[in-house]
Amino acid sequence: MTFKRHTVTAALPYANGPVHIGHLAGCYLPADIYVRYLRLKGEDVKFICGSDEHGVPITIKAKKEGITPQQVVDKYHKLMGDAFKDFGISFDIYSRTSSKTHHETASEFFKKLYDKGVFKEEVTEQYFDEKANQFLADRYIVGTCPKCGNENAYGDQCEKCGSTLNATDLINPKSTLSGEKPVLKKTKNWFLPLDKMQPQIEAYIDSHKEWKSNVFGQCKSWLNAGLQPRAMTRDLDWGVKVPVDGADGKVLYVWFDAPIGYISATKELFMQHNDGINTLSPEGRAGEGWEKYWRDKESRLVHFIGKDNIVFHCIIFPAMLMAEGSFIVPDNVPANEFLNLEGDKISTSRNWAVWLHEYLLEFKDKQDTLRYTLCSNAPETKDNDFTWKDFQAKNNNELVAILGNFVNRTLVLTHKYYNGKVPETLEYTKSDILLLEEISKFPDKIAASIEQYRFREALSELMNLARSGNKYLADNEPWTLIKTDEKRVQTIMNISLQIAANLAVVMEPFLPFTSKRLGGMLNLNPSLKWNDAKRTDLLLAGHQINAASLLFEKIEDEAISAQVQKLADSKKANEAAGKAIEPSKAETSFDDFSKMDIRVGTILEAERVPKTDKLLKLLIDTGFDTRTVVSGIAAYYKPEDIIGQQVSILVNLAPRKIKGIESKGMILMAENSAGELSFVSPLKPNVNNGSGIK
RNA sequence: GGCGAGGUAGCUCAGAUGGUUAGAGCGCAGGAUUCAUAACCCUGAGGUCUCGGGUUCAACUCCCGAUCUCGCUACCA
Repeated sequence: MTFKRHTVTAALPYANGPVHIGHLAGCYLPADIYVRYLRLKGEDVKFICGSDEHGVPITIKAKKEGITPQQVVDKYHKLMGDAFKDFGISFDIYSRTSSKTHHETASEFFKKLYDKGVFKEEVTEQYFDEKANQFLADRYIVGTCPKCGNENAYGDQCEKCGSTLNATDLINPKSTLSGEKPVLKKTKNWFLPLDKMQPQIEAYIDSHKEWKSNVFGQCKSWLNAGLQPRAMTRDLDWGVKVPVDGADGKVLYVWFDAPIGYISATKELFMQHNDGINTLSPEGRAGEGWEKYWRDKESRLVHFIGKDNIVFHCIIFPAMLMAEGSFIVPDNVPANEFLNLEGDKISTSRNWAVWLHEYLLEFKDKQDTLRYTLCSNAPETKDNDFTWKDFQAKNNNELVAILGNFVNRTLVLTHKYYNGKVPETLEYTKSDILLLEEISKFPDKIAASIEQYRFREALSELMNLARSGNKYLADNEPWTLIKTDEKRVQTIMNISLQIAANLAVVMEPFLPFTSKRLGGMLNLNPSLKWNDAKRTDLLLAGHQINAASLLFEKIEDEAISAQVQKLADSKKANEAAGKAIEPSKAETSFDDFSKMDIRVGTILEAERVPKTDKLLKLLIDTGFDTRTVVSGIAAYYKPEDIIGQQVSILVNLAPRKIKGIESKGMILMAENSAGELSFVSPLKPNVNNGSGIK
């Protein structure tokens, strides 16, 4: 390790929902293990996090619940902060992007780039709500999804069919603010010219071939596609105000302001530590406070994130930092993949999750069991699955049976034979010496894995240490020897106790609660460092240990089936919700209906549109002409199967070019609850092409 | 469709620069044992390394193609 200090961040969680096991396994737990390890090594490290509280979804949630955005973020900021604390995620500071410091910091950052002339100003057309007198973010617009017909699709995405949309794609767009039809209006925004910065960014990424393959590959993928300028401001009133003239009603893009949150949080940390001495001014106390963690080349910046954040942390944020000029850039971004739950994607909206705050109500004081399970099964190289059965097995067969059991039998025997006093070592056998050598290698072995972000490997090495202990006891059978060779037993128990002591030290990053308890039982010096665990004399002869209690308890089948049942209920509720028939649309007039000219037509030709997954190019005989229609039905119909098929077609829809093909009209489709499409056709054979549908 | 990451024992995963009988943990079977939360310890069974081709004396490891999973991205009037 050649760096003087470490700035470690964990992704700022978005303040619109509680924290679940996926967050923990993918980001916060590995980050915490890493940081706790560094601290034990005596390294200078700051662990930074906070709530990400801006952006459109929060304003929508607030509106839905009839409260202010501030009330939304206050609620979740507390909930998330408490959950992290409860699980021992040892942030040096857990801040929030609605703080004053953050607004100032983000604002200054933007201003500096603005003054340097980094941004490209661009005027674009965005939907505007004339009644509410404001621009509408994509999320604020609902309309009919052009793909699946869902009437409540958002401007950026249809949640029913999952397709990503542009607000301008929606049929019958409506503002969620006023219910009015929005109009297109020009607006100015500031873009970060990532295209121009590409060579610089490319060089940066290429200098980090040591990054995890998923991270590096994803970055290269973006670079190969060519970076595009990206708007760093939005027309919205919730967020950090854009600090330049002519930017009223605009805020910083949430992805511009969020990563700066790492910097602001570090500032706040030092404001606290320095008893209010303001270290904000770069000139004033340069190098004294927060700045050395962000500006000194000998500081190592590491971002722990989930894979959804790769582009922001590896490309956009570094680009921002480079453009600003006075900051270091991330040295590594160990992103994890995703954790699934019982075979399905974790979903907040579908309540398919294990929430941290609920877990602790049902598994009181079992933080370390979850930490252990999630770490040993972390999605480090690919998506992974969390199952309750696995959780139970890992607790009962590994934590209880191997680790807890070893410690318990050692302590019980020590109390039984020596009233809790550490016995002397008298004479080492050959195998004792080999074992002691083996034990002293564990800290370096585990450290090597942690430093490569291979936490599951590190954890399994930790368990191997406990296994060595169990084997040592089984091989030497002190409970038998006590009858014939008491002196030998002294040495055996001493060595076993040393193993327990070493375990207490090296387990700390992974199982901090258990480490503390074990340390207490052993009456261990709490200031022991990581490297002390290389020694095998942490407990001196005559040292008095305290009463033993079980480190872990078994989890019974009932507790597990209760959790499985809870998820099954959740699934049932979702299915019921999925089957619910959508309520009728607002009343319309006969005149409006009559404007639509829907006819019966027959498909004459059908072929896949090249380089698309969903599109078929159809030639339709409408009775009065023959026309081409492009339709997104390739997933449901094979071209050769639908030649001659009669369909309903909206013939007077304005033509539109799709993938370079002029599409005239729209085929009407019925959609079932699974989102599958089906033609709507006449049932009697004597309906001619061109017949009107009324 | 393009790009990226994956597909290795029942399950979860390791397997530098290609080289004797492909590894670990859990689960399973058998044995041994009783200090310990019927735990620990020992032994064992289990894999045509997704499928085809190719390069090579030799490929899980390199090349080409197919296929499945996940993600990013295009497309849906």
